[in-house]
Amino acid sequence: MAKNLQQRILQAASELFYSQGIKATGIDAIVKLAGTNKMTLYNYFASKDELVVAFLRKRDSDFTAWFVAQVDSRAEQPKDKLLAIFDVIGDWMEIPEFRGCAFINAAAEFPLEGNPVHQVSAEFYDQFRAYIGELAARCGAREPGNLAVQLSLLVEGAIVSEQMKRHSGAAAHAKRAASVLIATELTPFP
Amino acid sequence: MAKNLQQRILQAASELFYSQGIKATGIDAIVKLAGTNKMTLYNYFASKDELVVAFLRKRDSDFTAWFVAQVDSRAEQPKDKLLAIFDVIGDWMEIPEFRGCAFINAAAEFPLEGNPVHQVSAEFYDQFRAYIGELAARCGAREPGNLAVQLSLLVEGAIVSEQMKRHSGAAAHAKRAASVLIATELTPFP
DNA sequence: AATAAAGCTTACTGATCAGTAAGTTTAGGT
DNA sequence: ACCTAAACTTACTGATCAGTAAGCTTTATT
Repeated sequence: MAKNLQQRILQAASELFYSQGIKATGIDAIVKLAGTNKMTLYNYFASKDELVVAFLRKRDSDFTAWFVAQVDSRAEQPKDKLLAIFDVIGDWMEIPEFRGCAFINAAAEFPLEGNPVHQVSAEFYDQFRAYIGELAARCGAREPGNLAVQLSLLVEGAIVSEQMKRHSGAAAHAKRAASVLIATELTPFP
Repeated sequence: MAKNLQQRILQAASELFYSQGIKATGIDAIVKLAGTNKMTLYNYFASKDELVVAFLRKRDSDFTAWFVAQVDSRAEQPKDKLLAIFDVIGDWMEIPEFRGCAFINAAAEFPLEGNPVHQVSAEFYDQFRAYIGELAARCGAREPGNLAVQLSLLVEGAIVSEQMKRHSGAAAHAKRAASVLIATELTPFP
């Protein structure tokens, strides 16, 4: 049951860090939402920074699992999966709780590259590009690495654009652009 | 000379807000850098929030003027200007002081769309897309609005990607993708 | 029933934070 | 030289902040 309390604290921290920002969230608010107290929180987490890193790792794990499952449930072929990425992103953006990408937001709040918070954020996108790159390679793209970066840029751009102005249709625009880029990468040289 | 003091405060606030984040910057740090005191700061700005909005408006004005001048100095034709956008963004990212886009960062720190800080940020990108859209129209794109959004997404994506990992070549990748999208928009239907 | 561990309560440290009050000093204008 | 306005200094309010200490209560185990 002790693990349960730690998970409750982490869940509460995750909700508040994502919805209102890391620096805007104090420890008091987290323990209040978790229904516990500061002594207990510091029993499980050595510091707020450690809690933030745990939040990002949990977010990485939870989001990645959900995301890949969503893409897999919508498409079979690698090329279709590449396009499905944008549909999944588009649906994700529609939820009222959407507040952008936790990793992009965290990296913005913690600008120093040496900071573990910033590093965890960068790692998430390294893995994201690797995922796209693998799909790109499987559907025979000439330069899977290049296509992976391009599609990742469109995803990231769509996310921050939508965060700035909701219901902007950013994902649909990104998907249209992605279609062109994918087609170009799959077209044999004349 | 009074105006000079207000500008000094705003300049100090701008440097600190951009380099370390808005919520991470206290009023004491700003007046220290500006070489003045809190009473004087509050003589010119009613609150920290008003100072933040002033920072973003100044950033909009300064950055936009610099950006357009940079694009204009590198290219004459609308199509070349569209591509030059990515070269300018690429050079901007190389400076050591680069900390991403002030507006994207501000919108992340102030998630509520009703917040003036968030609104000023969204307006900046509205104008940015309008600028690209005008260029797209002038070079005969079939759907200038669509191309404007697509290129804007690439720019935004490149910015946050580079902010997360420096020297990633994000701008060059974005430019390559932009070239394809521009070519597609300018190609007559068969 | 007894014990030990987990979790909680109350109070605290030391610091920072936005913002303000009242009096003093400095600078500019006449 | 005098006056006024601008700017500064010192001290403050009320609050929040991360993190900790000591003692108490609850829960689980034996």
